[in-house]
Amino acid sequence: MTENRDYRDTVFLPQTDFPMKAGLPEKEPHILARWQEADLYAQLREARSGREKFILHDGPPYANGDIHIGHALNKVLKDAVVRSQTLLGKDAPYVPGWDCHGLPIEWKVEEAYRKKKLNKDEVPAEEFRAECRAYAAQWVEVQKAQFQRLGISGKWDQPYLTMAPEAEAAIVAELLKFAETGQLYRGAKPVMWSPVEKTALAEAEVEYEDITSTQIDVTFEIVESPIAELVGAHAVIWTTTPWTIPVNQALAYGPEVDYILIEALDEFAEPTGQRYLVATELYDSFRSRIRGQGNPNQNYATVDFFVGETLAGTICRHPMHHLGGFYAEPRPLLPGDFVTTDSGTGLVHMAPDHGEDDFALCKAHGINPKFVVEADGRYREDWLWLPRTDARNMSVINPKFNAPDGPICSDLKEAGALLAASTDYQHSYPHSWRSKAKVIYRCTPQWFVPMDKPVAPFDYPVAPLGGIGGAVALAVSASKTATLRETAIKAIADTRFVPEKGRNRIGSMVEGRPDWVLSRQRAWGVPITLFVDRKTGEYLVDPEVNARIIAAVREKGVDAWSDEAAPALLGPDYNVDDYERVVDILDVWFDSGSTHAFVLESGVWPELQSPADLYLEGSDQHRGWFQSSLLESCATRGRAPYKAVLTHGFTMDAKGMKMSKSLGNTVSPLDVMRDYGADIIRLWALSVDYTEDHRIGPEILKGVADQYRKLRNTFRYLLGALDGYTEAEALPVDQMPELERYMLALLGELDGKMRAAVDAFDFNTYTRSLIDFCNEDLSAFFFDIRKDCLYCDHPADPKRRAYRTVLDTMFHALIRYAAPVLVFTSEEVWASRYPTSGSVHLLEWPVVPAVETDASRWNALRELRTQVTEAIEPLRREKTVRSSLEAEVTVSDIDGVLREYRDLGPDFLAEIFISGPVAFVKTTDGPGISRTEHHKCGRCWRHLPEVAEDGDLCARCDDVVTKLDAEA
RNA sequence: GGGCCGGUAGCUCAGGUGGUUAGAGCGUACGCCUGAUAAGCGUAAGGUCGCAGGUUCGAGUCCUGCUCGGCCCA
Repeated sequence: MTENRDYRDTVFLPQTDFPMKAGLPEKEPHILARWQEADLYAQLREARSGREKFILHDGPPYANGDIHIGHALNKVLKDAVVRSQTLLGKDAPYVPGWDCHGLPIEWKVEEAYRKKKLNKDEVPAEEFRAECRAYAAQWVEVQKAQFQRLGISGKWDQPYLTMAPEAEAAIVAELLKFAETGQLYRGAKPVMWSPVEKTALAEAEVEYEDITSTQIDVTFEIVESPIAELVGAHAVIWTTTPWTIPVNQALAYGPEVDYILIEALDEFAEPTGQRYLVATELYDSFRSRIRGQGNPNQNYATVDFFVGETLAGTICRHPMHHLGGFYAEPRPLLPGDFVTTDSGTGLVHMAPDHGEDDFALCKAHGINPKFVVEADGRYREDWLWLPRTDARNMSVINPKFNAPDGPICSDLKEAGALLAASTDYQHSYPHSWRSKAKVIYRCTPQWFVPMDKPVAPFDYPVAPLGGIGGAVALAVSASKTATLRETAIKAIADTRFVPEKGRNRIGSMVEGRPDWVLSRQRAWGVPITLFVDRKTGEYLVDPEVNARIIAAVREKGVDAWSDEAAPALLGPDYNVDDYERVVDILDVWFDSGSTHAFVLESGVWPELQSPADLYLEGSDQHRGWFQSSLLESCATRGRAPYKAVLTHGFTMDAKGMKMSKSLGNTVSPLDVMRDYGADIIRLWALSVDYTEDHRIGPEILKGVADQYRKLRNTFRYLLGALDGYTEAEALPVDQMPELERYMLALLGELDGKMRAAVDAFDFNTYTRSLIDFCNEDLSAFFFDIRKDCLYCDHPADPKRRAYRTVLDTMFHALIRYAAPVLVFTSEEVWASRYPTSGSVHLLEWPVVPAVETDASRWNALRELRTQVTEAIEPLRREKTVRSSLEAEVTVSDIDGVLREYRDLGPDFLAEIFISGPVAFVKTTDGPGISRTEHHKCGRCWRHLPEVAEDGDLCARCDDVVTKLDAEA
């Protein structure tokens, strides 16, 4: 051989068209279009028909606005669950849904009205609701497209909407089940109320502004007390809402607060007999207010001190007790934990009609609201003091009404009960977002679901439902009654929680929650379809009437509940004039709490079933959907609507801070898809620990993109290395070299991890295990070692065939593992190898051959390999050795264990080390390295003794090239 | 303010029932290869395990307080 031939042509390099660069933002939409064209979701249903089902029931997002990162995380997790269960061979249909009723949509529509100078109240309710419906429908379409772009697989052409008439009818049917089992009652509750708009307001509709109010100090004469010296003294209360004094029903003290009894002194420092009770800590500020009333020298003598709790049993009378009736009733002093010494007098006047603390404390002591202030903010006509008919009556939020010279203060002064009044108190006060007018707390009648009323589950007639919501759980033992709270707590115990801590979270909430307030004074929602007997106040329970109501709603939607329709709904047996038609709508949580009924049970989606295998939402839903669904189902079916509940944390910014538009630290999934692609968001969502709050940011996304590239290149290598591979080349496992058998064993180990991760919904471990395997076991170990074999051995060589057989097995396993995560890329990879064999997502969990290997031997061998590469490093640094193939290695083999590796094949260790020849020595030292004296084979670049000159062929290559030349 | 949850290398995460110098992958730096090449391989540096007390022979791991952050309430 006189000149060196270029052997590049005789080397089998990986060959593939699969590009290294992903270009996901451009590529993904095309892949998505192909799926939609082929209706992949329908194909999947067909393929899994008859299999064991796995039902993930979708919690409906609110149909308003573009999706945010929280939506993306939630839907990707759901998709990963559905896809991984599908991969296991189960039939896992996914019907996405939307929550469509409710305030935020009402607002948006109202806002549009205002821009057009229209008044909502002048628009017919039906028309207004139609606009809300259209608004929601439009956002459903937008979000649908965005979710699909994320690669979420589901029945997008038939989602469920809470505003669909069938859904509205089913929700009504569920409500009527509560009515029929006596699980509804009308009570009262203070709500934020705008007298200007004559409507209740939600917290979010209220804005706080600084205002200056009248502040007054009012005395209540103590008429009874276990403490004798208090009788005849006056308890002093302080308030900034004088208008609530006419509705006062009690006083509150702080059990832990210290009080002082003082006596006013006259100008000669003589006692006047006027004694007042205030909190010790607030005595100074109280006195300065009195002095500010033109009594700059007013002094007091201390009479005694009391701890709050000793005031129990003390009773006052109202300053206007002379009016008789309501005002002559006793005003007890009640213990209130909410009483502080921040301001006022440490004694708080209680008007259960107009404060939450007031309401709760009074209710606990059997004192009920009086509903004195009407919707327009004026006292009602029959009220004793300042009734509507009084010329001085006006809206209670009118500053003049509350002024020191206004009717209330004037009358109090006349009664000798006004110690001080001034118009200089600055504080923050709630105003209507819309009208900017002040709002008040006002008690209004509301509908409740009792948590602690014993009911006999299922022992009641059920309205004929005609298919919608008709599937009611079979009656179980009706002999034992249980409260809703008890049933719910039992259901929680019967449910699997992932992570486990969710059980405690929802459990403590259900244990402590108050009765469920169902009613809202709103327009866009499902009506509380009850007729209330005007005489008895009882709501009508008649299965036939209920059936008519349900049928009407199914036909016309929520508009079916109207005054015009009332006679027909009631039917001939009732006189419409005897009944009040309830006009409140349902809390939207009742809507979504009923989805299990109208989605899982209705038969509209026959592929679904109830209870669901899994509900999966953010941790805020412990108070939301998880709970409303639980309560709704427990009240009507006696069990939870789910077998398992999975909760995820919230996505924070890169620093762990909450995202907000005002901070400008939001990350939009739409932007990430545009810049990186949906597969990157998916890989991110499935890499983080979703059980806790987790982060996203530029650095994190860059890291995720790196991980993605590694996976992509692994597949690219597999595609290239498997170029031209067919079944005919496959070799049985028992004919494979030890390395191949070891790799198959590792794959089996990985397979076990992946299955366990799917069962635990632990996608973090799932993706990590996959990536680590690609990095450590494949790229840095197996692929690297077998590079020589792949490139240089003859295609028919059993070793090369074994290698490619294992690569093929690896490919088929890894592409399936990757499919639920990298939905687009896995399809791209699959299509690159199998352009005509359908979607990768139709495949099932890989069958991995069970192979036994000596794990401890391989662990020791890999440890030795690490030592060898470490030992080569210094020689590389000094440039003695460049490629590891130039390194000759001696390894210690005192006990002769390594010698058995020789049985594993010629040059076995050199192969594993990717080094030059390996020799055994009897020392206790680590591996020894020296530069080889052998020449470099011109084809495989290994340094071997038979190579006479650099560029000549080694024996193996000579053999291969000869064969190839002959075959050519 | 209350209930619940969390804070381990630059990033993402492991660290049964407390026990040798706290681990992995990625990234970074440096080097090798130039026949996976905007790829592949190797080596190295990086952590007072949020802070402070306490229990213990010994604590990332148990207790208390604090701090920061989160969800839900008020």
